[in-house]
Amino acid sequence: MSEAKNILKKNSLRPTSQRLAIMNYILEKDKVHITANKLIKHFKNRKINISLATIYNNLNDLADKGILRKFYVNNDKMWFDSNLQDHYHFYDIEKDELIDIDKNEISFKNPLKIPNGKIKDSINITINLKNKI
Amino acid sequence: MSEAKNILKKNSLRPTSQRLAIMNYILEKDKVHITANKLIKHFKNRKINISLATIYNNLNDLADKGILRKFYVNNDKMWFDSNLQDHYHFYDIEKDELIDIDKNEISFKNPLKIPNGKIKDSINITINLKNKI
DNA sequence: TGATAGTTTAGAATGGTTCTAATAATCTTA
DNA sequence: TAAGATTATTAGAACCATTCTAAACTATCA
Repeated sequence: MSEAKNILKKNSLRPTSQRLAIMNYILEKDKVHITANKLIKHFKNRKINISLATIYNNLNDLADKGILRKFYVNNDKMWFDSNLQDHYHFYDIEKDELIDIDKNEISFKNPLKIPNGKIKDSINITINLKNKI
Repeated sequence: MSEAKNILKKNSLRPTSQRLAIMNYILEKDKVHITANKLIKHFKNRKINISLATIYNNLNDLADKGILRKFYVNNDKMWFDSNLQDHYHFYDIEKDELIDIDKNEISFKNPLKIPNGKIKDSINITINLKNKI
């Protein structure tokens, strides 16, 4: 059984052709930083037709299952990342691309004073990059 | 001349009644973390009618002039902040509220490796908070 | 005071994402 | 392996925050 199929099975997701296409896309790349729109364009270029709703459904399902990580950049778009380690991002404004920043590149003073009665849910760090003039 | 009017004049913004209302709202508070929606509700409660477009126009104008700082939180909404110092935010998910994090609470390893040909544009750090169970 | 430039407004448009509900594919059980 | 049950896909509508449009209004200043 293919790796893609295997992963889907393990996560009780039926291995439909659409899901396999998406899983294979993720598996054949080292790092995936993708938006729904970029992904549907990628498939269209290869004459693979998957509806936008299905792209969203599946990326969200994969995020729910912990196969992808979902986050937002500057209110602009929803991104999905195959890097599951804690890490942050550079966002290249011109290219509309993300670049990973390893977690240990940025250190927090300890302890960060969390307001009373609250706990950390998630941390978003985006460093926006523009071109050197 | 009122402080509000003064600031508007200095920034070549005409002191319309709408702008004065918004400026006074900002000036009478110590810290302002506001969205367009929250602000229009605030005015509606006080029977002050300002259209949503005007709220947006003016908050954006004030941000352009450097009187407010504009940023986004988790793709959700556009926020405006009267704190102009470099700083970051806790976002209280339940309350839909922001809390400032002083810049020096978070330190970056030096030098952060910026990709070639690029320079930092802006840094967004949001730490999402949920309730302790 | 009248010409000009700047401002406000309602409502339409935009764009990314989710919803709806009909159809199709997959799975399970016998 | 057929039938019924469950899950997935889809087109298009709906949603919602924000921006745009263009007409009416207001402030400014010669």
